[in-house]
Amino acid sequence: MEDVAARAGVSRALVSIVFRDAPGASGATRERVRAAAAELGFSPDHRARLLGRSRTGLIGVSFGLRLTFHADLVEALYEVVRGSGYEVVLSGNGPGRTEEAALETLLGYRCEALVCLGPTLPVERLAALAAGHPLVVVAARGGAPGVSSVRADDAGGVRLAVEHLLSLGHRRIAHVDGGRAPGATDRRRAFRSASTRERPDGPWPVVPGGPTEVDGARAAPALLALLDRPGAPTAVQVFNDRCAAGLLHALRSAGCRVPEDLSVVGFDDDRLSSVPGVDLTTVRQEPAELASRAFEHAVGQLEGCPASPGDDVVEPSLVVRGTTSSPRGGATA
Amino acid sequence: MEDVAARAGVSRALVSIVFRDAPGASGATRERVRAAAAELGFSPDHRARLLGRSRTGLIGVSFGLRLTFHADLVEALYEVVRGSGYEVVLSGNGPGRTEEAALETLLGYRCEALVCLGPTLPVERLAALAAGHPLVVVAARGGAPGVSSVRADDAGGVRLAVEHLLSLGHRRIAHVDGGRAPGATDRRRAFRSASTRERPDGPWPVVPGGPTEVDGARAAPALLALLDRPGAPTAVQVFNDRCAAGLLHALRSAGCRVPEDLSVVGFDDDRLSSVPGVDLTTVRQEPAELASRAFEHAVGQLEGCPASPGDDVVEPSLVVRGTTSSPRGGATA
DNA sequence: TCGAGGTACTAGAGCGCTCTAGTCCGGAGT
DNA sequence: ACTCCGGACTAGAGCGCTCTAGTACCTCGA
Repeated sequence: MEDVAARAGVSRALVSIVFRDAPGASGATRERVRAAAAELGFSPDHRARLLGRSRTGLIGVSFGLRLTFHADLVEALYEVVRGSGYEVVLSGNGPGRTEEAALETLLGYRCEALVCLGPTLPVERLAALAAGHPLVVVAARGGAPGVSSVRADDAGGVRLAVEHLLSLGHRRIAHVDGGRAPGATDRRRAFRSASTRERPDGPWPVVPGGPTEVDGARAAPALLALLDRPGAPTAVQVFNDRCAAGLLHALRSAGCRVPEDLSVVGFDDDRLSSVPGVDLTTVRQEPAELASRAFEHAVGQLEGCPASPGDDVVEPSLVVRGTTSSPRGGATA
Repeated sequence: MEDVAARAGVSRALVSIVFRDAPGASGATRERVRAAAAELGFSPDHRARLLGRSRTGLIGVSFGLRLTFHADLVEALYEVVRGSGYEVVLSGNGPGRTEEAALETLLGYRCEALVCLGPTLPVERLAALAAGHPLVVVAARGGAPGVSSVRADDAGGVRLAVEHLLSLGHRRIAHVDGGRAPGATDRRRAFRSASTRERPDGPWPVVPGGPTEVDGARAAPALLALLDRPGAPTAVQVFNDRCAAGLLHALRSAGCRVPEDLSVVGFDDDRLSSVPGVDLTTVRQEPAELASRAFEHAVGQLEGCPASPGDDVVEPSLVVRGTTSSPRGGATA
């Protein structure tokens, strides 16, 4: 920087002004400084820049490396944040790197706000973090005081799926749940309440599942066993798309035709679900919408807006594809 | 830091020593400083720490947000780098954020070395980057002078797959290629040369594909058309697992049984391929191996080792699962 | 003619660390 | 007794920026 200043025949401060696009320099000088910088291959040091500034403008994002939906959210966050004066810092977690380690890194960077995608941290930890910084939880319930969260309306989404199946003529529906994954409880509960609403004489079955393809595949035998009995379900609503994809594979391998024998509805509208051949009917939660709300929450809290942190619920929408149809005397036979 | 020093009754320098785990402090003092820091909720500022130090120890990693295999590599990199004194900085790219933007960020952080996963940048750009920093390209050819690269042996992998199919008794094999994706050319070429070796009288067919599930699904009609003719292939080797998964779905939807009518082999051993129901036979490239070699290259160049940058080729291995079997008079009928 | 006010620019003090060059002190060697 | 050495600790100068408080100069209205 010193060198650039010397070459352009100005002071260091002027160089700083030019590179910050701050007012206080004439057009000609700007030109001269930029030229000198280009010749010397100078680009400002990001760390030093942040150090000197009182604020860092950094938004730390912790995400699950293995979760495709998180990747979508991260991408959306990059786009939302661009040009806002803030900046995204990524820290991934997964087996091999704990969420705690990921957050540690983010904190070390002096991020001003933290965005946690689908955190599995205990509520107390979240509350402790939120005490120091604005904390936005995405795609999961905040749960802790002072933590704001942005998530899809899980119950509403399940209701949407069930209504779709009912309107197709299905009267017996099963649910493959998400185990202890974020959102699983809400979805299971919504399914159960739909069950008592539509079928007051007896509950619809819930099969244990989980958030991944493997969980879905593992749930297949239990589900297939249900189909052999009279009064068997003709449709299934699955916790999420990845689980549904695993289930779908396993069902088809077992000779069960979808949607002829069984209609399947997922949740998330994962990128994979629109692939021809998968073509899964599902409930879509919009990553761009979740990302922009999360960013608004973070900035809102940062910029002294007293907007109460709290749960922000986004309405999902139904995407009808090829895995649902009206029941046609399928596997109950 | 000032406050911590005061509270512990020592100088700032001592606090620094303690937090760097540097020699020059007694056990008792260390204890006292740590306690004071804990009480004050102090944790060192990462940026300032790097600033003061002459080196940053930062390894910038640019990866594709949508690529599950990249996620695996990133995870492996985190593990390899941990405890080495270096640190990973992530920057994702995808539609909506160019690779150039991702690298820009990394450069701003003053990363000492750059690791680019499957870059699609022009060779000249890579060369220019490599002029300033050690640059390691992973899962693609380096191509430019001064750029080192770590990748699986694409040709060897294809050979492995073809030999497996031959040993099962297949004599006519097709290939769905990867279009312009990194590695696609090498794999296609290896397939063609296997073709001329085994079938000097006429080449095996190559169907255009691509790196994603959608590409695989799109390739299905062309492949199915081949199966109707006499002398049709009884097996197919697909560019990568995601493409194979899309293809698999589409084939099965069209009533083609795998592996009875057609054996399918992928490439990568994507996480999804081991899912029950997909259960894809494939060629595995070990992410941990690629990651650790990439790290070694980076550190090697960084620490003044004159080890010539160049292509480092890792041998892949065959993973036999459920999508291959011996041909049983399948779709040729 | 004088200053008021604005623009272009500079000096220099931080930001929160690390690191070099010390100082201080207690014990071993002679 | 003296020096000498090494471990524990400190002072203070950076690192590469930003930012506040200025200086110099120019223009304009009274």
